[in-house]
Amino acid sequence: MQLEKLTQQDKRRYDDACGLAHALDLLGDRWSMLIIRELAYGPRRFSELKTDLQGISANVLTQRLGELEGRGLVRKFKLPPPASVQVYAASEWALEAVPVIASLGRWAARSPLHDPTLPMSHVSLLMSLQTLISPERAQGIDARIGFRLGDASYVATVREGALDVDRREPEDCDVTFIGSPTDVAAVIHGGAPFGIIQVEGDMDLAQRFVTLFPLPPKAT
Amino acid sequence: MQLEKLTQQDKRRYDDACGLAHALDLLGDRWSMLIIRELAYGPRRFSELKTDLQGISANVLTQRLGELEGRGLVRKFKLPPPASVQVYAASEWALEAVPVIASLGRWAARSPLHDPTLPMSHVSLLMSLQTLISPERAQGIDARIGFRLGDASYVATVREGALDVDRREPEDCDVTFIGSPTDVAAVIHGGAPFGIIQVEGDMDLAQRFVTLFPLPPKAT
DNA sequence: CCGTATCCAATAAGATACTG
DNA sequence: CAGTATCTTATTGGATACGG
Repeated sequence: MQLEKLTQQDKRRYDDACGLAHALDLLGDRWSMLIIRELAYGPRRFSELKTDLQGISANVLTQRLGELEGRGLVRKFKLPPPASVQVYAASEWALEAVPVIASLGRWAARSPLHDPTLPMSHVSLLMSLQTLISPERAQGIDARIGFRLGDASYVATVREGALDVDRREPEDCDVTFIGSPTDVAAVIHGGAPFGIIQVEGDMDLAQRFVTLFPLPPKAT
Repeated sequence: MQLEKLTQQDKRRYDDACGLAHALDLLGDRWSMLIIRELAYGPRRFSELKTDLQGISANVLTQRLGELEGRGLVRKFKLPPPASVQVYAASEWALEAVPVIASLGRWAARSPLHDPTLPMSHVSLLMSLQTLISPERAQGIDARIGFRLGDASYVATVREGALDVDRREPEDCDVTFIGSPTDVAAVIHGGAPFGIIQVEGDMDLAQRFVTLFPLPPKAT
């Protein structure tokens, strides 16, 4: 019966030497790419993943994590005591796929069908900033931007036209954005008024920061 | 019942403002990315697609083409008389996704699980050449390489370290590779002997050409 | 609470046969 | 050749129950 299962899995593979087909064998299943995205900035717990991947069910998440682990894309381990909780991390190799799937997201943002008002996870938000930052507009800026997005906090460092992201508490930040990822995205990407979120620190910098992420033009 | 169907379709979407989630709504269904890949070098007919996408069934291909058309990624039209055959083409916007999915393929080629001896389509072969060419090694080469791969023919132009690909008959080519896509791939990527395919023209160039596509190192 | 296992209903995918 | 129609199988998601 185990064998039977394996046979069925094989049947669902694309038997194709093409790299793309193999990529889809590795992470073409529903939710797989989104799971890797959620692991982009560090290890996560099962329940965090379940919460942030809105709509996934526990059994499917278990199954995907197991498959990804078997393919060398995810490692599962226990944090050392006293935390002693189980977490899932992306392998180094899997992390190299992150810029590629981020480009896919950038491409799709040009879709006329894209609805940017839907909820988004904190990882999506930070990744969208990394992906959409305009090197020209960010030229000459050297700043540390904090984010408090529910119980997830990040520090984004603008330097040399790019954005570095660390998942840690915002300390020594020039300005800090506080709110839900969806609301912060509305302010940064959607031009919503600052009133719907909280901003602490250098307001002038905040005003300038939100102009660094031009949305790519819609496709026809 | 139509309405019911639409509701169910919506249920299968990721309700997420993240660009990646939208990308997967657009072409995350099984076969969708491979269909776009097949359309990368020009319009194709239904039966060609069915043949080259080894393992897809007619009903699924019909359904995918319809969905992709509805999302603005594929156009369906009739060639002018006397051909008068129906063909499918990728939209301009969909073609912009091609380099991204090619990068996905490049990433996956590093997988320890990847089996490069499986059959591949002529489009995969040409795309792998475009994706894997080493600008350093190709530096200074200016050459026109022909391919006759079953009933599909291409001309690849090496210039300034990159490869341009046109789907047309090889005329005025410096050298032409003739054989199945899988065998030609074995020679170019797998180091197989030239004996398993046919090569016409400048053999020295052919020998040099096959060294321009180093496989990325395997991940651990 | 964290995560896994099991059962069920709804869909999507696959195989095959068939039609204009 | 270009698809449809139909039937079977697999995967998904939801609910729920179970072990640490």
